[in-house]
Amino acid sequence: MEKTSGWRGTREVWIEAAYQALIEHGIEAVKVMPLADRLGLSRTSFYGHFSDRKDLLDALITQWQSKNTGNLIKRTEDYAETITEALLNLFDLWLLPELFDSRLEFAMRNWAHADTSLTPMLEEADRVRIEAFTAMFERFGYEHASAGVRANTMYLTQIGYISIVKDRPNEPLGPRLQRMPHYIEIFTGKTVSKAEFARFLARHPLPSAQSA
Amino acid sequence: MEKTSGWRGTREVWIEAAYQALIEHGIEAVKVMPLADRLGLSRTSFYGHFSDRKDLLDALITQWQSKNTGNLIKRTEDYAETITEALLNLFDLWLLPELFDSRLEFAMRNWAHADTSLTPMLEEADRVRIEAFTAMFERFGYEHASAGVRANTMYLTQIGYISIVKDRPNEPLGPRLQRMPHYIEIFTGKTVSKAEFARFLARHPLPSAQSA
DNA sequence: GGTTTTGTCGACATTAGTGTCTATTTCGAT
DNA sequence: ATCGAAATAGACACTAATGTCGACAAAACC
Repeated sequence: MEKTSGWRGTREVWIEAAYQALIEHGIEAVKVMPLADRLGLSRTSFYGHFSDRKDLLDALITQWQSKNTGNLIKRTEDYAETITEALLNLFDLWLLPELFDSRLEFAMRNWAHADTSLTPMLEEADRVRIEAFTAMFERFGYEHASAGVRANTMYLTQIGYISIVKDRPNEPLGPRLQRMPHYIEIFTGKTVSKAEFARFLARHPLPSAQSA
Repeated sequence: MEKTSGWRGTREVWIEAAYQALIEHGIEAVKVMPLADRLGLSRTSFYGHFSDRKDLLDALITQWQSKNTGNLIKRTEDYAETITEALLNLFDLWLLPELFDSRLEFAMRNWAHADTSLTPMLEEADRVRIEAFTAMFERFGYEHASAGVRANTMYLTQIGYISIVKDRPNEPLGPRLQRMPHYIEIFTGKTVSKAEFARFLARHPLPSAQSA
């Protein structure tokens, strides 16, 4: 049974509610009064945990920074035999929300549109990520210019994807997985080997796969 | 000399101001009171031209609908000798704001995040556009699956681009033009001929090109 | 069990926005 | 020049949000 009195609020539950509102409806939905309603708390008890609304928003920014870019860079450095395998490793990011949070990423870009003080942070993140992609292509023998364009294409495609698909987790996973080798062939100009793709599929089992 | 009294407001100046606010800072910046300040008009005179705020927002939606998708479809149907020439034709869209308004496009996608009643419109636009791209690739001999992935890559890359570059027209045109053949080679798997690219450059002169 | 810390809540003050009504001003057509 | 339609603006009523303060309640700490 839910408590309806006593101590129910912590900094964390407010942040979690704020995060949900942010990814579902954007930064304008992150307002103390509606969050209080949703949590069944008095709006004023918010100010026991945060100095003001900005304090809460800063917590959301921190969460984004410490998650998305860090994991992305790490993945570009993972061992791979071929460039196609390296891209398959990278594509794990787009499939595992615990590695890269697309909805948060999208929400941050939108937020930056309304609040230009965030723009430098976003620009820096883009620069660092594209640089890491470029370095990866170069490690596999692509010359600098070509590596740069391929890195950009791949990154922009993903940013475009999250901007279109947004919060529809209804997109079926199967077809999405099947398209991935085609994308990789476009980005690399090389063919994905059967074995590589099999390994990739093995670590992304379909919800109802092979049961029964 | 600017008029400071008398008739300065029309439906059009309000829409123009709303449009500017939308592309610069998103839909949350499209509010009657700030727009009135910016226009140097009394906020209440707004209601002589519009029934309410929603009336104004509807006008913005109409503007987006009648511009972006229409021109895009038209371009995919233009005559071209080769797929690479066809893509160069298409790339005119990304360079000429009178054909395709990237900033408005970006703002609409963000707006739809806050107001989910817009989502079906956006989804329909995406579907129609990608279908037109796919048909174009198919006309040049790509089989359906390949054409579909290429169409998606191209479209997502562009949506990603406008989501990153947003309102920085500072990005220099020269390097951007030079990158385009590389993108086209990634999307098509074919090489852009010297003559084709020369024709493309000829219709996109640099601001200070060849003067002196 | 008493004290202290922490969390909760209602009352209050303030700000920014929407929309209505009414009187007045301005412009253009006769 | 004047008449009427269109545009303007001030006064008013309302709503949704932020943030402060003080009283009170619940855990935690001894």
